[in-house]
Amino acid sequence: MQSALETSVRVRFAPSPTGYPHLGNIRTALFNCLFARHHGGKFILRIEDTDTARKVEGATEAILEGLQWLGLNWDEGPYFQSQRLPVYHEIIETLLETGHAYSCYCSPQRLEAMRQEQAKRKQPPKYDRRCRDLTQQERTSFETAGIARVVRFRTPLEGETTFCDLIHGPVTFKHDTLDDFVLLKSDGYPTYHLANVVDDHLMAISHVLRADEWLSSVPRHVLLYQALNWQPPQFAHLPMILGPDRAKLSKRHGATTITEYRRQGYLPAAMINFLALLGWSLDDRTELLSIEELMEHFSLERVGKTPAIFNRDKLEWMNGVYLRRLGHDEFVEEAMPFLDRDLPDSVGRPLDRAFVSRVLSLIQERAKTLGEVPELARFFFLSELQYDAGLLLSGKLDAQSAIGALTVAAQRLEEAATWDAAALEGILRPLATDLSFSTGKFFGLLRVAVTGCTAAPPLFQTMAVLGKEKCLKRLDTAVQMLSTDSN
RNA sequence: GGCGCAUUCGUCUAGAGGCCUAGGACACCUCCCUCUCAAGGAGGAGAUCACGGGUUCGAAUCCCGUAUGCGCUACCA
Repeated sequence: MQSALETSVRVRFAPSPTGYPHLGNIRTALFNCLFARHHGGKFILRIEDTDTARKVEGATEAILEGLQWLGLNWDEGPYFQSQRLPVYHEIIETLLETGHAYSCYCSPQRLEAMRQEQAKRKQPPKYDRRCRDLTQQERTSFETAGIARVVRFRTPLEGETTFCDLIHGPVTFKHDTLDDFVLLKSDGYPTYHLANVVDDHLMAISHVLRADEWLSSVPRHVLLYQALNWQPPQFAHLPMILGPDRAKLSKRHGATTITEYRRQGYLPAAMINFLALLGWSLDDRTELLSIEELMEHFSLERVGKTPAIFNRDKLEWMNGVYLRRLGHDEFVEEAMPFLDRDLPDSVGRPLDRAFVSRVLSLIQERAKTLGEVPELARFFFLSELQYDAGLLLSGKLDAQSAIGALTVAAQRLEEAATWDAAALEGILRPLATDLSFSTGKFFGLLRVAVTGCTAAPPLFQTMAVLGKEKCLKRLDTAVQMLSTDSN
């Protein structure tokens, strides 16, 4: 059963294309999307591109791509604020007419000097309201002199504004701590405060879910809604996501943009699950939830208030869980592009899908990200292995006995009629005893010879996939390496 | 400097006055499984619930201070 209010839920994700979308932005998008879906409402995408100076090329595309990749599909938009300038200008006229706003002709230089002076005197930096009560005559003379203007909000000098945040509860700000903030910049673009309020109203946004850093802007927004005679939406300020050093997430923290996680081989479902748990929880034990389950259970009441430090280890673990849960064919499908991209050029393309499939069945439970699949699977594809001969002796072996063991193994293997894991084990396990080698020592030696690594998937399965020819060749190479090495 | 918000294991978190000698997860350690790795299983260590005062028979939970952190304080969002 849904109430009328629930069906009218409309939320928006309103990023600004001044940078690539990082985890914090995406988490905000996620919570908005989950909230909308949970209540059967609409999820709207709005691009807040009102800062022409800081606009980053390609950022908008990255935002759209990131959301699509994660399956955070929006119902309306994207709307672009840069295409709605006339709308804001009209509102500005109204505000000017009703006296809630005024034109300001102060130069950026004067403002800067003023702020420095205030800082020096340990005064709160605030606009000194020089233009707040200009006469019509004064304004006209500034205009005719061609001096650029901004439009500022005429903030009430006294009183206070209280609003009830859905996550934080009631919050109060005194008006005398606010200043006359800018609504319209001299380039004709609105500031965030204006555009945000105007659009939220015109787009009938019912709930504003955004990061905590906006909390102290709410009184300005509420005052604007009142000046315009509009009903403000409900506000919910989400805890922020911090880097390991407790600072705001930035490039300094390694991968931060969502596209980078995609590139490194994280699964959308894992990203969603992980992000959802940064600031929200279902109960005291559930960690793994599908997007459908999240939509079903998400609620603002269970959103925390404390900022979260993003823990990459846990993301990796979770991604590994999702990787292992994939069906074999799905895993092959997902991993294929990564192999294509990262396997050495010397490996011929296109890759043989049947072979890749066999290889990946041994890799799937060992990878935490798709990005590490090529590295884990590398030795299956190379024609020549490159490793330090000393690795062959890592089981505390001397070169002679290693050469001996390798040679006998090669002989027995040569005679093998069938080449599958069971047959190989049938040959090699008894041979260890014959050689009076511990299985650990013997299989370890063979492993290095065959893979070039001390850690790899189980030996017999690995050899089975590798094939007889390659295995024998590698055994032979190992013997040669040890022979020349000991001379 | 002003204003605002926050404060439970290293990290993510459970906890809405007695169920808490504070639960779960990641990471870490030990053991089991085992040809290595991974996965899995069983244990362990890890939080005087920031600190100090109240309120109460009883507080991680309510109130007040203090400290610390973060955010805002732009013609940035």
